[in-house]
Amino acid sequence: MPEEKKSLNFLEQIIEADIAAGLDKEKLRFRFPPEPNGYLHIGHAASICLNFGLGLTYNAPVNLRFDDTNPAKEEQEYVDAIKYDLQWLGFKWANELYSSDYFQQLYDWAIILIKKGKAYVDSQTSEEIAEQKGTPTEPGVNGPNRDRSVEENLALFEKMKNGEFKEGSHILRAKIDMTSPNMLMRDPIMYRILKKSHHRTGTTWNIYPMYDWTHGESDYIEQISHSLCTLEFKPHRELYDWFLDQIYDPNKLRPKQREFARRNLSYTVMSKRKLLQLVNEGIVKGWDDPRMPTISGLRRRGYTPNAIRKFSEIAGIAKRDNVTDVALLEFCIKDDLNKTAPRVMAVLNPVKLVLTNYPVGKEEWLDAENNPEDETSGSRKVPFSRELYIEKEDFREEANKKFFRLKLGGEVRLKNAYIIKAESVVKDPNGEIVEIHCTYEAASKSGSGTDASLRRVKGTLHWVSIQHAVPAEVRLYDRLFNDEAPDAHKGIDFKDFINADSLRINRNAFVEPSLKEATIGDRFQFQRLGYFNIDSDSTATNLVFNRTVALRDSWAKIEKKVTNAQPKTDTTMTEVLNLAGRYLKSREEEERLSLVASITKLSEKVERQKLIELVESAISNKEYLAYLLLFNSGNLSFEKDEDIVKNVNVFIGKALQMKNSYVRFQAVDFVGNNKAYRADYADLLSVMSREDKNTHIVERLKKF
RNA sequence: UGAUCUGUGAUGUAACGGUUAGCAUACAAGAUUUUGAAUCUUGUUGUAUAGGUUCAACUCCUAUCAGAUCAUCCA
Repeated sequence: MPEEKKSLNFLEQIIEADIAAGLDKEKLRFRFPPEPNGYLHIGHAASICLNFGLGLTYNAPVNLRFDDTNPAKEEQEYVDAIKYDLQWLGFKWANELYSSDYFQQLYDWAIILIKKGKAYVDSQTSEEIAEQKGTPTEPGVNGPNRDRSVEENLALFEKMKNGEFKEGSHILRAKIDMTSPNMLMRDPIMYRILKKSHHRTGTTWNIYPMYDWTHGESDYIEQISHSLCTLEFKPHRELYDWFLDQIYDPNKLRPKQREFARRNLSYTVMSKRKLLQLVNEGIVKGWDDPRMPTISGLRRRGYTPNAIRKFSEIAGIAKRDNVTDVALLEFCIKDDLNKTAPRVMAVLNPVKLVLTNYPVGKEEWLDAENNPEDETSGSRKVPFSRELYIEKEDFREEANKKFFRLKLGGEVRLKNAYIIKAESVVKDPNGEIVEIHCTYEAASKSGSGTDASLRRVKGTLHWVSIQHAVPAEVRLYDRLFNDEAPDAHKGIDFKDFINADSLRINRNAFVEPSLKEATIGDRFQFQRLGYFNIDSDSTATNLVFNRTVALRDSWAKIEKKVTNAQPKTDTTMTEVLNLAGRYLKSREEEERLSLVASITKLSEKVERQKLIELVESAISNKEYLAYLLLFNSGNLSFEKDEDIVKNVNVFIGKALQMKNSYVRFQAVDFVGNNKAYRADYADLLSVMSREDKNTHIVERLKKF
């Protein structure tokens, strides 16, 4: 028996260790705690699959707990949407719970803390409080209300609760340590006055607990064994534990907070705030726009729950910052749909094809397999006739051997039908091809078993019969952003990277008649094109399809290679890029200097104009650094003239905000050496001189 | 300037002191093909750097470098 050892992620290892240390397996319990202030996205899916996955592997309950402690931002609409998404993903929660269910318990505990002298009412303004809080590098100081008597605190807190004070006039704070290196421990706020109606408790409460006071205690009430959250909560753990210490009963299970890295996807953004902006500013059509990384967007786009779960599984979970390639997500959906989606024929850019030797008025209904990957899927009939549509791109009057499609005098098979030969074309006055005239070989009918039908021709095309074709609208989506990590550039608004071409609507498409029966949400493979589903905008008279994802297209790659062959790869530039790569890895000042010298030497061979064109497409640190080093080599001049201003300005602007400090340094150096550019970045540079963490950069800026 | 955390190919992850650093994606080549898809086979790229501990280091220690997080009456 080959017993395969499944590798555990670090959280599973922690759980295993806890069990080994004596934790009763029966006591394992998890939770998924969304705040109902937005829609779930693919990043949440990681957390969902993690928590519910652990529930499944350990046969432990998983609670769905809405963290609804801020009535200003939360709405029932979101609660419903979150529940729907979770169910759609295929997960079942043990209990549906709300932090607001615990408001009374939390209040009672707060009273205990006050009585123990561990909490006090502060009546200062938020500005005063912020001032006393200190900074990460300087300790805070105690405020004047810190030593109020228990009686006074109790009385004030009671009045806060009863609504006798205005919002902002008082808060309840934990009394911990104003000098703690952890800012969160400097007397954090437990309650604030908020005279807002809550979506569940109405106007019962005038005070609402803060996240830190709520979360750990809620975990404790629910007896959650492992409270898993994202990395940015790491500093909260100390507070989480402190709050638990105050009310913890040693006979009960004590929850444990552990943190993992949130999942990021390339070419999109993943924060609720930014997604909300895209919706509010009309950049997308709603939370469920098929370009959105939300669960509802992916659903509308045609993704399956299976694919999303598979993605979370193979992407895994760890503690390092990551930007996962969307290609991985796309692989998951293609893999799933390949096995499940029925194949159909649709023509997106039609051109008319006439079979001159096929009888006028004749119609045949040919067999077509629904899915060769699935033997149980059966077959359907598709109508064939004298006049057909094929894709414009599938025909060329002349083409080389690599073009497997139809060309004059050439043969090709029509999928599920006959082998045809192109004889002539009809053009309109503009020279545009309007008809392709072909002959067909009657004996070559698919599946007929004749010698002619078994003959192999290199290309196979999809088609639809004109008289039977159903018109359709097809929406083609592309990535929403042009940049791999649009929100990872300091100071640049992520919206600057919006891809203006992320949606193309095609209203000239035709699909085979079997699709008339299809209903909203149905998924198909349009053969040779991609996977598509029926959008919710679709009606009986106007079929609307979304392209979920295109099929892999090797032909496009071959073609691209041919067209790109002329500007042969520049060996000098490759060399420069290699040197820049070594620069980034090197830790020796000396080595770096010698690398710079090599690049300076090479810069003599680089053409100024070419470099300026290249700069536009820079993505990686290596590229940025290479180009900047060339700029700074002194061999290429960059006076501000019209032809370079645009590219170089954009490039330098981005470079100044790259994460890598070598890149930023070189960009600063460039601006330092080329005074003409300085004004363009004045604001940015002043921000940098204050905030940049790299001392070399700050020093360089001082020399300006 | 401080505290805390994190660095494994192009990307995401595994190996928890002991084979040649594994898996998946991506990329490339070939086979196959009535989808230039899928499938199959093969291949390419990696432990941030420098020291140390050890018979043995991706793994432990130190330093350096790089990145992230930390002051909302948000969560």
